[in-house]
Amino acid sequence: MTVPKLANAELAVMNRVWEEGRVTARQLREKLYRDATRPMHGTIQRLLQRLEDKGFVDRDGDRAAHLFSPRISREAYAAGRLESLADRVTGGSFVPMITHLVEERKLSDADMEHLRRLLEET
Amino acid sequence: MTVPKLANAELAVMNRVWEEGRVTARQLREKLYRDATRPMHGTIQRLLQRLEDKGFVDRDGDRAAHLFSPRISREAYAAGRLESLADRVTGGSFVPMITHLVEERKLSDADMEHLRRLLEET
DNA sequence: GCACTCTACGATAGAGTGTCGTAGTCACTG
DNA sequence: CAGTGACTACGACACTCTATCGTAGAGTGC
Repeated sequence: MTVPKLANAELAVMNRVWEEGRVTARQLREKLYRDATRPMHGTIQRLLQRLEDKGFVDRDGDRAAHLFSPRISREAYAAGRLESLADRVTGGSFVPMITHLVEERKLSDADMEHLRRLLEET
Repeated sequence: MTVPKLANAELAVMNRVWEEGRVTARQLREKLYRDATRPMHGTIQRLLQRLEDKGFVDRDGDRAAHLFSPRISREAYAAGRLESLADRVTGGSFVPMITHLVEERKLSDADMEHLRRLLEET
C-alpha cells in the first residue's frame, strides 16, 4: 500500500487542505489563484477530483459547495514518500540518508535533540 | 545547489554505476537489458549523456569505450532528494516524517539502534 | 579499405500534468 | 416556474518529460 506521488499543483492544493482542515473549492481558488488572469474554476475542480481519486481527500457533498478534508495527514504522506525513496535508492533503509544528513550537518541542533529524545523514548 | 531528480531508467543506470564504480556503456547494457528484444545501444548512450549533463557521472574518454563513474554518491543523492521532499512537504524539517516512521514502527530495531548511536556520537 | 564497435545527437511516441470549455445540476428569487 | 448565479462533472488539449530509436560519424584492428 504505497502512497501515490503528488504533482506540483496537486501538492499546492493539498498544502492548503492540510492547513485548513475543511475547505471548499472556492476557498482554495481564492487562496491559490488570487492574481490569476483567468477564473480557474475548472482547474481546481479537476485537481480536487484527482486528489479524491488518489485517496488524498474526502469529499462531503451534503451542501451545494462540497467540503474537502484531508484523508491522509501531511506526515503520513511525507513518510510514505520517504519510504518510496528509500525503496528505490537505498534498498529500503533510511539509515544511509540520515547518516549522510548528520555528517553534512544538515540537521539543526534542535532537530538533533528532538530525534535523540524520540529514539530514547522507544 | 539542489540535487536534480532521476527518472526511472536513469536511476536504474545509476544503481549499476554505484555498484560497479567504473563501467562502460556495454557493461551496463549487458546487465540492464539482458533480455531486451532490441539492442538498446542508443538508449544507454542517451541515458549516460543525460546523467553526465546533470552532473551524476564522470566520463573518462581516454579509451575507445568511455568509462563512467559516479560523481555523486548514492547517499548524497538520497539525502538530497530527502531534503527536497522536506522542503516541499514539511517546511524543510525532517522531524515530522521520521517521527511518523517511528510511531508507525517502520524502522527496524537494528535501524533504531543505529540511529541512536549515530545521534549520540555527535 | 573493410568490418566492427563505439559515440553523438536529432526525432519521436507515450505518459503525466495543468488548463480550458462545455454541459448539467442545484438553490434562490421574483 | 422561468431566470440567474454558483457549483460540479468531465472530455479534450497543449505542454513537458521520459525512454527509445535511427542514423551519422569517429576510432581501431586486420
